[in-house]
Amino acid sequence: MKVIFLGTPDFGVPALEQIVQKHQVLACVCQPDKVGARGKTEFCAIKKFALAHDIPVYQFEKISRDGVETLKNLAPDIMVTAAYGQILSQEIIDIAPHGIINIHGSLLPDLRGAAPIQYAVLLGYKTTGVTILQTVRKVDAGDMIVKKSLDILPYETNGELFERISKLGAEAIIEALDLIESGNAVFTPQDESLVTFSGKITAEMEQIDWTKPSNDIINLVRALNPSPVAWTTWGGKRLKIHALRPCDQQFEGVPGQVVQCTKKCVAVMCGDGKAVNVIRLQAENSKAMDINAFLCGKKFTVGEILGE
RNA sequence: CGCGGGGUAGAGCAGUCUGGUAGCUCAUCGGGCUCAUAACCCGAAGGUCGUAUGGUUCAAAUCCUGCCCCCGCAA
Repeated sequence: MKVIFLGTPDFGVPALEQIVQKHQVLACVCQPDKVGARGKTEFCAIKKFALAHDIPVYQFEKISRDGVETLKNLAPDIMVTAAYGQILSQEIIDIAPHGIINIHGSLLPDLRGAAPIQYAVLLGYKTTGVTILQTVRKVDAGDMIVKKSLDILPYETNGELFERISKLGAEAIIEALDLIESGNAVFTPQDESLVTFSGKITAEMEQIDWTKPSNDIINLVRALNPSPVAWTTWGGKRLKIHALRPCDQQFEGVPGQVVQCTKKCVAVMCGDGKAVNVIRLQAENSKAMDINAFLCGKKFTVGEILGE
């Protein structure tokens, strides 16, 4: 089939790789280039892939306003979206005969919305997956075509899960395209009574609240790894926390208090009376490093309190 | 030209303000101690201090300049 692929970050790359091999990709559409860190601009993952494979790239400020004619003229059979980043109008949805199908990183109707993978980790889910669904005007509400699940590993980070789900999404999208092309696709409506939403990760959520239970804090940290990374403060400066593990030893202390500091281990008290071991962290202006490397150059003091 | 921090032994840091050829912790290697240890003791190896083999100086990790790379914040 003739496909137009809409996507921006890494999430859609495995899917695009697969689609390119079995279908004709007319064009890729992604968000406009953004000014990245320290003024440097970098192309998004989909744009890089497209350029490397001689696929035309379109970047619309507002696709529903600027992109309709362009995409119509390409005459696609179907369009595929994977974390594109813009809401699509009915006019866009109607361009291709087979409409638009989307790769969503959760088992719908659970966790509709912007950050389903992060929320699955944040909420401590044991299982999640991907759903291929039809794009309709209402976000993530279309009929489902293919669904695949996978288990979340005990200390898996968002980044690791993200990668696995994006690969699973690639399998799923190929299946869905085959089903649609052969006319065998079954479109299953979502049970509206089971719908939940995953909001965006806000800047406020990134700061660790040590009064929360240890498991919640551990899940927050892994949900925000590798980006944007949860943080607390230490001596008035920002201290990013990349990984935590439950601490099996018992300690007395107030939330945020450093209750143990040996040469290779730091434990911080949480709100439920349990401590967590800091595994990987990053001081201001420094790189992320494992705790034992960190402790070679800097020391915590037992009794001091983080996050104040 | 958004603001700021940094590049010193394998790793993490100190030393730079107040120039005088480098020090700490961990790791490594050798030896010792202990029932035992993410334990301790003794010793050793390992660095042209990011780069121009740049400028100032009797002398530069330290002061001045250009370049490269890394990081934090803000977007």
